[in-house]
Amino acid sequence: MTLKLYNTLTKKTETFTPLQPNKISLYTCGPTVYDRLHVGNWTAYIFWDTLVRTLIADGFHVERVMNITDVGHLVSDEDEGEDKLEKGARREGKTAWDIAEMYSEDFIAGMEKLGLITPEHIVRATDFIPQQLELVRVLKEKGYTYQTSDGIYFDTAKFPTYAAFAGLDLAAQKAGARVEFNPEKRSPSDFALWKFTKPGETRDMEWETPADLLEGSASTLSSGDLTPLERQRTTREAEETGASKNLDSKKPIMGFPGWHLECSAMAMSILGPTIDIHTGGIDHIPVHHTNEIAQSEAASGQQFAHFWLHNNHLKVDGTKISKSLGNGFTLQDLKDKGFNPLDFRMFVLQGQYQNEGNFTFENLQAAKNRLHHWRNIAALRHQTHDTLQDDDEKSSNDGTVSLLAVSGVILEALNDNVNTPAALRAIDEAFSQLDGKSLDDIHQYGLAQLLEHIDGLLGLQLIPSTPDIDDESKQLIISRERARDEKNWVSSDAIRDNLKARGIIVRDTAGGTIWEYAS
RNA sequence: GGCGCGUUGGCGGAGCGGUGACGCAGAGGUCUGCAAAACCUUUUAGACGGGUUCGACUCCCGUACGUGCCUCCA
Repeated sequence: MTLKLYNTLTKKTETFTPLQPNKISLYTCGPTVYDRLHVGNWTAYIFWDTLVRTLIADGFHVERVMNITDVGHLVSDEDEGEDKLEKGARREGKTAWDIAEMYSEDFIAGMEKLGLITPEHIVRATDFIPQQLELVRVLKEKGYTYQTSDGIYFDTAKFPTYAAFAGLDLAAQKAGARVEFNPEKRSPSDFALWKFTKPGETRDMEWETPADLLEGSASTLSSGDLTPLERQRTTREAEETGASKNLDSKKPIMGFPGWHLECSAMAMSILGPTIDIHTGGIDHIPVHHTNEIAQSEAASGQQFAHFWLHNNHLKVDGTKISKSLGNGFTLQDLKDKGFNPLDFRMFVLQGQYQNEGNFTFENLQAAKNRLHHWRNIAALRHQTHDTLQDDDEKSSNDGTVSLLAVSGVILEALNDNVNTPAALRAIDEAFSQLDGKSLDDIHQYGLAQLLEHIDGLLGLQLIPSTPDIDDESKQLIISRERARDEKNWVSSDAIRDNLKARGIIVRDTAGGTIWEYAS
């Protein structure tokens, strides 16, 4: 089966061919763990999870790396370029390490709730400090770096294709830039690989800058006034990570990695210099991914990623998600309003990843209703009368429904640039064949197989979320049918109420009584 | 100021150069002991103005509106 993906690199939808026959390397930019993720953040992970599931269904082994950015990601200029983690720590009266730990755990827990497949490698930036420093070293040796009073920078002028990926017009941008740029930078597009801790500043997270990465004049810089405890701690960290290569008597220059450096170092050290697919948010194209390409390819001399996939952003109530508007709903907010994470997953799958979605609770309710309907279809597998006949055998009978072809249609839709709305349509059309059909005409095995296929591709957990009802409830249904045969409506209606109190709705069809889950 | 993207019915959201999926919601109907579900019908759906074409929602140009990014913000 042919997989087609829109590649930001070529700005075309291309047929995907892997570097190796059956194995795919995939890197996903993960979250910066300074706060809870909101619905907009989560959409990206749901889409990439669907991509992974599609690749697996296509027969590939997927080796996937997702980073957790727990250091070095700076906030906006208004906040004077503070590290998000350090800022979060101050906000909550904790250390940056605590903040990273807390929100990393929250992220992992959220992934489980949403039924996201855990990537083979979930890695933290702070665990890859030596690899990041090594990348700086290679770039320095190749002459791509220069040093200013506040850090080691990548010289984008030395990477001629820098602007190509995002189609940037650097000269025009410079003229209209609304932010004052660092006068020490040779070019506004240059970016920090490694930042020095500001003199006088105390950071929870910092590492010693290896002396061989420094240029002469910089060694006079101070790493600031640290309390003895902090000094002890940061020195220990540096030793543990191997950041300290030169323990001379000089006062070490402390520093921390630039955000862009982290992704390149982690991707290349685990997956090698060239990876099949790199995914991320659309917002990362002009800067973060552009910088990743520059530093990675400058260091390795090879193409960094063959396919770049970008998800569009989710809006809330027609406008962007921002903290000041208070519309960055978290999974907990959804839960508080009575929605399950899988309701949200269904909502996300209703849109295609390249398009802007619009989140409203009304739309989430629509998705929830759709999922509820699907679950009731899934519950039919407990109620079909046959257990022995296989799908092929039944298919040959008139009046029965075959679901065999549907699985292929779903996968085909996903192979078409992860067209989840088209996949959902195929499922709706298949399920509508079952609506109104007698239980005798539904093959249990065929239905169960289809449900498994859907769960595998879309992670909606139709099977786990639709257990059979207990024996007592089944007895009640039988009693009610008996009462109905006797036209004892008082009794049958009483039993119906009883079942409803147990969360079970019954409906009487020509083919017999069918039960459903109450919404 | 620069570089993008989007605009499909009440809401969400696809495909497609030849009279527009699918879901959710509303209305009416069939069915049912009653319900429920299902099914059928239904509500002026392609921002606006040009152009290309035998023919455009689909291609091109412009306008409006929305939205995103712009160099240590993301």
